Amino acid sequence: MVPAASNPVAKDCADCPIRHRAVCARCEPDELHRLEEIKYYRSFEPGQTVIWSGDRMDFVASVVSGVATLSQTMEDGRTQMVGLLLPSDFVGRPGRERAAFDVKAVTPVVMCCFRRRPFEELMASTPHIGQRLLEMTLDELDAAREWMLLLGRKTAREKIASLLSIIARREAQVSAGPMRGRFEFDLPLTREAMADYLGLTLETVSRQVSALKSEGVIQLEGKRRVVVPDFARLLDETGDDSDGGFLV
Amino acid sequence: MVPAASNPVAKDCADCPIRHRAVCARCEPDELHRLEEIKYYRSFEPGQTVIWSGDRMDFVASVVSGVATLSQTMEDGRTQMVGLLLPSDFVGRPGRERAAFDVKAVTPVVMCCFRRRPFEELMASTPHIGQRLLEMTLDELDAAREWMLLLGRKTAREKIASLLSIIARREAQVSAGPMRGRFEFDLPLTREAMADYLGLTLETVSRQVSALKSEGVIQLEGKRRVVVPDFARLLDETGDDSDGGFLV
DNA sequence: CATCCGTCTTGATCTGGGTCAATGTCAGTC
DNA sequence: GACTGACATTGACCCAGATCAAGACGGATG
Repeated sequence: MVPAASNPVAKDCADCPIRHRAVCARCEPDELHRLEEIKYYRSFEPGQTVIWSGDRMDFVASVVSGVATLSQTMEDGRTQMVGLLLPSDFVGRPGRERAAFDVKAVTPVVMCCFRRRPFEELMASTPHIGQRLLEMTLDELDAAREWMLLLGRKTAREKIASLLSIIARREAQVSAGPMRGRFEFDLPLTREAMADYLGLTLETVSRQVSALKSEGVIQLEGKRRVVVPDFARLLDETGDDSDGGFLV
Repeated sequence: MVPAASNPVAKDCADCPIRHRAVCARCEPDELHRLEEIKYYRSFEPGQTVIWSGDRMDFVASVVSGVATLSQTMEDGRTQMVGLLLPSDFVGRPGRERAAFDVKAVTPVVMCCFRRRPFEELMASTPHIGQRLLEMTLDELDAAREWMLLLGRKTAREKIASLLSIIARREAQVSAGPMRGRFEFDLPLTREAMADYLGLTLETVSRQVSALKSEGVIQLEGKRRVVVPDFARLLDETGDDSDGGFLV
């Protein structure tokens, strides 16, 4: 295999977000080249809808940067978020013609899209792409099941603490290390989005956040910046047994 | 390819439950043979635990007959069911050493197990197994996400109606046809199991079932046999928009 | 046939979180 | 530096569903 540095195709694909989760880490140069050919980028503004549930969807994509949400709405307006899409997460489903959920950007988002048909064909001829996709899907399924426990059985306070600890965890992945001590991060979600994620109302979210704040479990700088002085203390509030939970 | 009837290996694999969902429908005889070699059956009594969360799990399996549940329990005893395993459903995860959830039989269950390591090797060399597994996993992920809407946003009555309609739907798959008119089926779950699935208490389940009964949406024969005189009427109670919902 | 035990139903009461409504905060922007 | 509009907080009240507590059913067992 040609070293990536001397191979323009491979170099382009270094930006390929799907690579973030190693889908094409094992690809040969010609496979990379075929991925390159069917890929294009799209950008979205905060609040913009990427796709509505039921719409025709003829691409699959991977989040390059920003935060998007996956949600469902009942006809009377009740909505439930069913996934948080962070960089490297995969969107869309090979073999499915129409989107099953609404996808919305909550911050500026860049997605790396692949035309669906050619991607499906490529998958059929390139087993490691399918294998990697299977791993990712299994991870998401586990996360969804953990989330079901949260939605079905946790109290409002536990839900908030869980969400904060998940976001902290995702942030921390970047700067690795064990999850203890002080943490600081920006909350990308509005109170309403948090409520939709947790199956609560935005008032309850606000009240519980205030409660955690007044008890010193967290501090707020402005409305969006969260400081967790002692991560262990936050974890205690989640109801999870100590350091299980590998959500989202 | 040799016709299945004249090929003993392929014939054996006709009983292979994984075939129910077409995993080996496209396999060549030698691949079937390799699946045969690593497969064995296990039976479980109602109430028996197949595996505890955290236990070492060195097989993957497919449900041949009976009903099992997938659930999580918090240390204070709150439990949430995260999946209902019906015939043809897949259990376990290639590449994962330990079980992430408790699996329990609720009726007599037969599972077709494959030793995990050899199965993983077989998957690596037989792309259609991985492809089929990916499809199944994506279906399960969709079902889990539909379930999140139920847990987070539906009322107790809507939850019960949804569960009944899902079970009816699964029964009906066998005897195909569009979902209208009269239905009759056995409820495999206790009130407590229903409660764990729906994120309710068993008392609430009981009350809501009674309410649906006294309003004529369903009739009960004994405690477990359910008669739905008009499926459309039950669907109205689920809160789903007309004939969406392709759960579990 | 009595009695036991697991499961289910039903009633009475309580409460966490929903609902409705007012007020606060702050980043634009004219 | 006042005005606006989007977001967030806070309070007062209410109700769906939880909790606590009896019973009722039904099938197994002696």
